[in-house]
This record gives sequence, C-alpha cells and structure tokens, in this order.
Amino acid sequence: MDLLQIGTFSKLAQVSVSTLRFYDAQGLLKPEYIDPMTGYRYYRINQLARLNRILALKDLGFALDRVQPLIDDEIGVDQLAEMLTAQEQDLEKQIFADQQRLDRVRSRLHQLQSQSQPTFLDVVLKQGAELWIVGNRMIVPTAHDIDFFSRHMFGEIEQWLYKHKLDASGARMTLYHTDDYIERDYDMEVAIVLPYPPAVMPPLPHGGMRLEALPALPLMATTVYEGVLRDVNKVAYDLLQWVVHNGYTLPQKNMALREIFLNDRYTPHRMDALGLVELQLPINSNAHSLVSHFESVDSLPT
Amino acid sequence: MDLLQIGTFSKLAQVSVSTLRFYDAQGLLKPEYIDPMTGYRYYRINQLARLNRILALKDLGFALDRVQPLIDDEIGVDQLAEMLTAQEQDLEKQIFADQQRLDRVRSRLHQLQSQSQPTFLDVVLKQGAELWIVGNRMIVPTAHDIDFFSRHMFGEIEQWLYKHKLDASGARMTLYHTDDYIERDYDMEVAIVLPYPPAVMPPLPHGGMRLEALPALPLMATTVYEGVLRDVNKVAYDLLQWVVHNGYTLPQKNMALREIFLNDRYTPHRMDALGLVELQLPINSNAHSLVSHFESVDSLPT
DNA sequence: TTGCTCCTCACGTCACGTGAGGTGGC
DNA sequence: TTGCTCCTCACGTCACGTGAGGTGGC
Repeated sequence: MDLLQIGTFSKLAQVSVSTLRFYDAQGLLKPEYIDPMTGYRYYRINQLARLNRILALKDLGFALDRVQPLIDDEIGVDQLAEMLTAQEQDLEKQIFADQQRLDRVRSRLHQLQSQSQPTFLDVVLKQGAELWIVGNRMIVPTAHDIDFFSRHMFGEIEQWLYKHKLDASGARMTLYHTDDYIERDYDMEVAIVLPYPPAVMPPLPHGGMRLEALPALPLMATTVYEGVLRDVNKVAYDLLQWVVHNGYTLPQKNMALREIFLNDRYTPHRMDALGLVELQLPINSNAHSLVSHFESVDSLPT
Repeated sequence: MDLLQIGTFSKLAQVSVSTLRFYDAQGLLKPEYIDPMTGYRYYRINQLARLNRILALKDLGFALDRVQPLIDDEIGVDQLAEMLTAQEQDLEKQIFADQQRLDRVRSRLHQLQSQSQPTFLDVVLKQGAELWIVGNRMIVPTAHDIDFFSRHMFGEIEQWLYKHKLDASGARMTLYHTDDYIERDYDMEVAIVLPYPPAVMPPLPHGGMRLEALPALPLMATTVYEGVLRDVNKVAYDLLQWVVHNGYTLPQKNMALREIFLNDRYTPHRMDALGLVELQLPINSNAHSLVSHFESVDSLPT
C-alpha cells in the first residue's frame, strides 16, 4: 500500500500535523485511508500534489473556502482570472494602506527623535458630514484682533437667531479661509451649526452673514486640542505638518481649516480661557493611490 | 453635567457603538458616568481626546493591549521609540511579503492570459534539510542517454550498498549540476539517500561514486510533478521561469536542481514510465528584502 | 513495561459585528 | 401606546496552535 503516517507526511510536506488534521476536517484533503479501529490517518505520497496545490493557492492570498472550489470543481479559466484580479487589487490596496501606516510610524519616530520636547499629536482621519450653518465672515487684521472680532461676530449670529426664535444651541465653529499659514489679515468666518436643515428662512440682515450648507468632505485629518485657546494655532500648524509629512495633499476647494468648539456653554474666543477644540483639515482622499505609493517608497531614507 | 449618550458620542467620534462598548469592557475608555438603574453609558465630550489617542495608536498598527499601557502608564520615550521601531520593522516585512505575494498573483495572471493552454504550476517554498547521500556523478552526452546512464549509475550504488549490507530503501534522487538550461553534456549525479548519518563507512570503490552530506538549504522553490518522466524537464524549465518571474535569484553555490523520486518500489529513469517527482530548485532567501522590493515596485506594469 | 505516535474534544486567538431578547424615557 | 435608544449575553470570525486526557503498536 505504501501509505504514510500523518507525521511522516507532515515532515515530507513541511506542514504541521494539526494543519493536516484541519484540512481533513474541512474536507480539503482527506487521507487516503483511515484505520477504522484506531482512527489513524494514512496518506498516499502522491497526495502531496494536492496539498501543494492547496498551499500554493493559499499563498496567493486566497481564503481556504475559496481554495476548495478551485481544486475540486475545476473552476473556469475566466472565473479564476477574475478571482486573481480581485486578489491583485486587494493586495494593492493592502500594500498601499500599510505603506501609509509605515509613513505614519516613521513620522512619529521622527517627531520623537528630532524634538527636544516631543509632542504627541493624535491625528484621526474622518469623513465630514454635510453641515448647515449660519456664518459670519470677515477679514481680521492681526492675531490679537481675533478674540474681539469673533466675539462680536458670534454675537451678531446669536442675536439674529434669537430674534427669529431659532435654535442657537448648535456647535460653534471657526473656519479659516486661508491658502497658507499666514500671520495677518485672516480671512475668517465664525459659524453656528443648525441642528436641522432650514425649511423656510428669513433673509439675513447684512453683508458678512450668510446661511449655507457646508458640503460633506470625503476625508479630513482631525485632532482634539484641550488647553489655552491662545495656543490652538500651534496645534493647527502641527496638524498641517502631519498631513504633509504623511504624504497627503490639500484639496483646491473647500479647504478651510475648521475649529469646532466642543465645550458646551462655552463662549469661544477668550484667548486666555481653557477650551476643548477639534481641529479639522480637509485633505484629498487617494484616487491617486498607487502613484503616491511609489513616490513615498522612493523618498524613503536609506 | 453635559454628558453625551453613547450614540451621540459615537457619531461625534465616528466609531461604532459596539466599539465603544468594547473599549469600556476592556477598560480602555470608561464612560464618565453609568446610570446605575438603566446601565446607560454617558460620556463627557473631552473623552474624545482619549478616544482619539486610542484610535491614533491603533492606526499605527498597535494591538489594543499595547495601546493600554501607552495611554495609562505614560510609558517612557525610549520605550515608545523602541515599540515604534519594532512596528516599523514589522510593517516593512509585511509590505515586502505582500509585494512578493502580489508578484506571484500577477505571475499567475500573466501565465493564465499569455498561454493558449494554461499550465498551473503549484510552487511551494520550503527549506531543505541536510541529507546524507551516496551519489554517483558523471557527464551524460545527450538527453537520450540519461535513461540508460542513470539506470547504470543507480545500479552501481545499489550493488555497493547491498554488498556492504547497508540500507538501500532511501529515496532516489537526481542532481543536475548545471549552471544553465543546457541541452547536452549534462553534469548529472544520481543518489540514494541514507536513512541516517553513517557511523563508519567502507571506502567507496571507484571514481564517480562518493559519500557526502548535502548541506541544509534555507529556501527552495519546489513543485510536484506526476506524469511521464520524459516531460519532467519541461516542468523544471517552468519552475525556473517561475523563480525568475517572482524576483528570486539563484545562489552561486549548491544550486543543483534536484529531482526526488517519490514513488517507492519505483525504478527511476525509464523515460516512458509514469512517475511522481518533486523538483527542488534552491533559491536565495531574502537578506536583500527591501532592495528587491523597490526593484519589483519599479518594474510594475502601469 | 516504556516511549513514541497518534487520536478526539475543547478552548484560545483579535477586535469587534450581529443578532436575540428585553427595558427605560419621551 | 409607539418609536427610539439603550442594555446584556452569546455566538461568529480565520486558520490553525495548544493542551488535556487517552489509546494503539513496537
């Protein structure tokens, strides 16, 4: 008969005994003969071919329940090609994702080693939902003026909301409509989020104020800051650094940096007060996946 | 109090409710308050910072039980750097492995589409254990002579083993000591594997025969062929193609292609007989991992 | 009789997702 | 009273690895 015990077959094929037992249980590879008294499994040596086929397909990344029909049913060439193509795409995605992850790890490491006092910026990627806001926009000359101006601008919105008996309990936020990290003449907008899309709305009073929907954003880099509001701009700068360092790009449109004031009952923009702020920076989601993958690979330090 | 229900907090942070419940159970993120009557969980909004920290660390690839001490214990900077470096290496390995996997998938696809009659070569990577053999080596002028010569050479070994009452039941194999895929003057060696390392051995009779240990091999590409022996060289050629196509390189030393005859009681080298053969081609394991990764990335079709 | 090889459960893995079945607050 | 939100188990996931406890063959 020339049958091999499971241990012998296992060594020959260099797979574990428990794997062979598992494949037996799954019906992937039944032993040629099982002793009815002892339950001992015996394999014929040419079953190595089938086992190899299983291992080779598994090695391509197929799950075992996909391997089964590939071996047994003689699946058509077209369908196999389809499965391989799907597998190819999955792997590309996987590699790309891991490459980005690697960039992030390296970025952290770099951050850790280069700075005397390492800061930990917990950046989380999210989507942004569509938001209805009442905003109030204005050019603010210097950073010192932000405090005063924005309180005034929030006041205008609140007054208008109260006057028309509208819900003013929504989140406060600030949008910085600037292209760069500049230090004067901030094109800023403060806004209050409406809890529901407006049905009918009274017209807005004058110039700076507007009512609009902020479109949904496919991807944003976000981080939560807790501390003195004066320093929030440093964190915003760190966030931008993170984005650049990790190979993301900023979109041309809707790129305003947003600050969401998370404290409730809190009056935003008292620069010396403690605050809880979520910073949101819209970034491009990667339609360009593989390209940027290669770029990031090429620019690795050696 | 300004506490959020789990659903609200979940939407704000864009993580699922079940994730929050899971983090609670793990002790990663306890709600600020739990109603003792209803069991309702309530979160304070600034717990978003902690949640973000968890997500950011998880996103770097850390398992949750590594995340815990990172957040709670204020692990030292040195230790964090160590963990990140380990993480970096893991990711590099992962990416490299997936890249190779991708190469294999593409190779299969290519094979599938380019050939009119697609062949499926189930290649499995293995290690090779050290083997003690009695070999018999000789230059064989043409392929037609292999049959006759090797039978003669096996005969010599067997006679010698019988004469000295040694175990001749070990596997038969052939080694092709050629650098290239050539078609004449094969430098071939046939051998019988000894079941155990020899203690004391009588001297070998004459020229071609030798007794030696084949060193262990770190990596071989192997495949099992079942069919007419005449065609085994085609499979050997396919195996070589596979190796080249998947970016592996051949070692300078110990590079002989091996045929292991798996049928027992079978007389090897009757070209017209059916046989079961494992082909083994030693290849380099990748100390050069990242380099070859970049090469394979660069040479991708676009 | 002692090793050795083999056997069958049963449980663990990792980070949740998915019901089933039930309750509290507007 | 009806939805809605929330709750707690319990089970599944994927491909095995790892015991525990036991048996057959030399």
